[in-house]
Amino acid sequence: MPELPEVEVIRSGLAPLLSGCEVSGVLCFRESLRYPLPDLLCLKGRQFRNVARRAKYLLFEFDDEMTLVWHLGMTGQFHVLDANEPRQKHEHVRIDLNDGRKLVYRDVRRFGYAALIPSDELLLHPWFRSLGPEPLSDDFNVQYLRDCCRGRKGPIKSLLMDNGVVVGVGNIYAAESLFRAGIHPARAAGRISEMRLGRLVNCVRKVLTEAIAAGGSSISDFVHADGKPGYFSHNFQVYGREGNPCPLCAVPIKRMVQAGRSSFYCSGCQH
DNA sequence: AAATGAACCTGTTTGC
DNA sequence: TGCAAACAGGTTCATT
Repeated sequence: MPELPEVEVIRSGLAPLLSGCEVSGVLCFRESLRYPLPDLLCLKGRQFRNVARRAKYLLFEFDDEMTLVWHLGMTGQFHVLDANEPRQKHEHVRIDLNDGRKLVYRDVRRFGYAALIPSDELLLHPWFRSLGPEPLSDDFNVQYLRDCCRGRKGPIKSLLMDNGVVVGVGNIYAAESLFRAGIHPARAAGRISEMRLGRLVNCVRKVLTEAIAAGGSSISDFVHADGKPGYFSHNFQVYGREGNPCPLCAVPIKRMVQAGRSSFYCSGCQH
């Protein structure tokens, strides 16, 4: 489900709902999701200080300098509800707050995963150690991307989705960014001019920023912490639009499979 | 080294 | 109508 914009939208929704709240109890309805769940019972009595984000990870920061790291996989959702709301289908974890609400985690496919890590060790953790820069930071720039692409024969789309290169760009936003930049998803990364890579950097930034502003993309099951959908999917120009006319040149959008994932592109506009 | 495919799960859509 | 195959926002591991 979630790429960087969706995780960011969830983060910004949760932070004001949780900061300052104390955990009064925890219930796990299964022992593991993608990996075994950490011992969440030790959160009891701790206070949420902030909810941050790195890449597609949500970072729940507690007052005792512990961070609960949570990846949503494909279908993970967090909701803050009244404690007496009935348990939903696929609800796996429930964290009770001392003000009569609860933070609930749902995940149909159970690809999500979590860990409890001392805050100062976060960047040393295997999940974080080898991550590339945030796409909206100054570290993601044309010089950097050019160095990443140098000599690479693989397709640019795979490189864009490689978290070691840049984080947060998934299948949807890779397709949309490449379309805006006019670059074919199968083009060898090492054979793109610096000028076009510069355009790509700007397009990635722009697409992600617009998507955050629109509240993310709801395809089937993405919803905010308050249960509302995002609207960026109305702005998709190629993703999921195989056979429809290109918004720029009216040639039908094509679909191809790269590394097991669908890629959507316009053969008229992208080279 | 770098690229592809399978695996992890469940639900929905598509095609015969 | 029914049933099976294909497909879905992500990541990791094994295999070329």
